[in-house]
Amino acid sequence: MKKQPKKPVTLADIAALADVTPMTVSRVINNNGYVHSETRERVMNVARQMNYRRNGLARGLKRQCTETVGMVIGDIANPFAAELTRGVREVLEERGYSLFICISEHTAKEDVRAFDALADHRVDGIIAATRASKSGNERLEELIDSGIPVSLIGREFRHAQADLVSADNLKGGYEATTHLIEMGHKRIGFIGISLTEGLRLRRFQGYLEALKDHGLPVEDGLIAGGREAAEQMPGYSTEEMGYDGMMKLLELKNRPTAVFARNDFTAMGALNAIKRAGLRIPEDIALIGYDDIPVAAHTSPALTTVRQPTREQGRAAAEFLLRRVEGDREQPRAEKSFACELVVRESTAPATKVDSSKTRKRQIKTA
Amino acid sequence: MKKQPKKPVTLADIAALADVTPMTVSRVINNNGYVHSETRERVMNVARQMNYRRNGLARGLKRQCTETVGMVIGDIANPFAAELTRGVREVLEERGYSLFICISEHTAKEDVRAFDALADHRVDGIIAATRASKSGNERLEELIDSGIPVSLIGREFRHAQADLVSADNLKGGYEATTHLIEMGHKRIGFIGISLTEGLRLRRFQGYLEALKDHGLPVEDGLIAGGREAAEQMPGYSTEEMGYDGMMKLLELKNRPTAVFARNDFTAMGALNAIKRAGLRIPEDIALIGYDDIPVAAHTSPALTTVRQPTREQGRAAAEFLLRRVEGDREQPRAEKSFACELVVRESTAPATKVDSSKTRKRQIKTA
DNA sequence: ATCCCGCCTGTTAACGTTAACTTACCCGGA
DNA sequence: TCCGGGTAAGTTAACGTTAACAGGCGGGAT
Repeated sequence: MKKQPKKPVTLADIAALADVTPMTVSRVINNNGYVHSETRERVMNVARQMNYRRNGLARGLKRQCTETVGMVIGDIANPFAAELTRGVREVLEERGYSLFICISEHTAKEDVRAFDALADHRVDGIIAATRASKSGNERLEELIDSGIPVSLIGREFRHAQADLVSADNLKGGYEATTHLIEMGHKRIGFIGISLTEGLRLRRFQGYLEALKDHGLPVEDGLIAGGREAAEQMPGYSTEEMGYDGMMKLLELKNRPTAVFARNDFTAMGALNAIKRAGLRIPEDIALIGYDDIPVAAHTSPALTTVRQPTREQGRAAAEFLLRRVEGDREQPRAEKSFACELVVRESTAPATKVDSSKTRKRQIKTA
Repeated sequence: MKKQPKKPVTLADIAALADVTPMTVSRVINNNGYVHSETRERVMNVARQMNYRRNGLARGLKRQCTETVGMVIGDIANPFAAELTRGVREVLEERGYSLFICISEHTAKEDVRAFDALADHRVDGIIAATRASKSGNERLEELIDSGIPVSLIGREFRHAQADLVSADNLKGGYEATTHLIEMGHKRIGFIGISLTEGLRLRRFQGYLEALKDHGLPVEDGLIAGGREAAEQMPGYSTEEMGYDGMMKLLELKNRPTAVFARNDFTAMGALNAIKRAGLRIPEDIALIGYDDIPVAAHTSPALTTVRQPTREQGRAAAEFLLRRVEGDREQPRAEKSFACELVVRESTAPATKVDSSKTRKRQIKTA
């Protein structure tokens, strides 16, 4: 007996064995419509015995919906993205949707591919939590125009029909920087992006604004990392960016007394660079991160950082999306911005007298 | 004019406008069969103008394959899983497959749901990198029996037709422990699982075997954490497990001189607990982790750990899967086990004289 | 007796795509 | 002149499911 290619069981197969029509089997499987309890029993038994799995393709094709949502994130292994997906999943699950995640590895090309893959498979909606890019935005626009509901998380892209969830990172960055300034720091470094690319990073904008509002100069030399790092080389970890960036700052003749890192990973890299150099935190250099990832509370010293309500953002994005999926698809954009919260731990402290005097002297020279 | 519900564009729509049959449009879209270059041009233009997206459901239904692979992981935000998916994606991408990722949050229930969601949507194959569970394994077996190719990564489950990729964590755990023993440590703690549950964790088995082979006793008190932690409460981070576990060990009257943590996160938690207690690493307590995640090189002190070839495991799993998808689906199981490698950094050092003498005295009493 | 309605099941026709087959034309060689 | 084969389409019939409709049967109300 030749082994056949093992064709999947269909409703028709079950129908034949249970001596009913496929329609009746469908009713049993989906538990709707009238079916006699005896018939139901019989069909169920056959289905179980044959190890039936419904065909989501056929089902989706006929019903014009798949009860599935796609989400695109830039980087798995990022606790921030992880927390987002938890929020998303919480909502989707209780409403009976499945979640398929695609990874873009922070590249525009993969971003587009992910959108395509999800759209092709006719997910009911897409949540995009990746960084904006030209090609990505264009494709996104095509998808929205072709009728797929889209919900964005922290992505710089606006469309009349794409809901938008974000955290107020401008304010978060502003507050982080102000926190340092109020502690008497005057030379405050930033690690994680270059001055020229900074337009895209809200928290960096907040840093700049805070300096300006307090009459402190922006020094190019105090801004480290960016360009050649994470953006271009997906493999390049942000810890390394923090480590390398901090090393550069430490080599300065008059180094900063405080540093703001673009996220907690970067801060952890910076933290280790500072310790390596034999300096103390926060006495020699104060350090502040961003995101409040779980490890941040467990570094030594514990990291002062800015918390954004991450899971809530995920939940909100999912709720916006489902509202659109199940309601009016053409409804105007909904927007929600979450406030960030400064979490003061051990890595920040007032600038020490000695340092600040030394700094002031140099600063005059520089300014 | 009432706005219609915006039906997606189909081949038929294009065909009507381009004055050909849907079949011809299909040939153009898929770029196969004979089509006159003029016709091709005309069809392409119409398709572009109408913003056509092919319907993957219909396509998959007809062709009986979706060029899509599903992967289930227990935890996004885990650098180990992240690296696995990179390996998987590398292979899939160059072969033209898309990857959909599902998260189980380390629960058996979600594990099953993920398998179901992927199977329903008729992915061409599934890669399972989650921890084994009774219900999960049963469902997996059903799927395999119903003809879906499955590839497993580090999952304790065997099936004649499911390919298996793993790292030799028994040996890895053995070598990590031996490394500590050879440095003169005699009281070696383990953080991350309980003695009763340890059967499931290979690296822990390696720890036990190494102790046994070197004539050292296994002390229940030196084994901290597990049960009540990560397994049950998905939200509970492994850093916390490391921190809490280490705290318990530090409270012991005669604490260990070295500690083996089940993974690098746990080790980082332990590392911070040790520093908090005012003790030095490795002088007072030597510490070893597992996995060699990127941060491990950047902690202070840098973490000694065991590296497993993670990306390679992902690649191998994907290759096994595609071989089965595109070749004989009934072929016998392929297996591949990767060797682990001890990475010695700064967190381990020989046991100090003082400690070891003190330890020996107590140990006699204990033994 | 008639009618209506609730229950149970069957029939038909899609959903959008494509494999397999058929038709038709044109050109070159025997 | 006829034939074969390459080219360029069109036709048909699925893939597996389900919405919509069409019976048929029995029982209670009129």
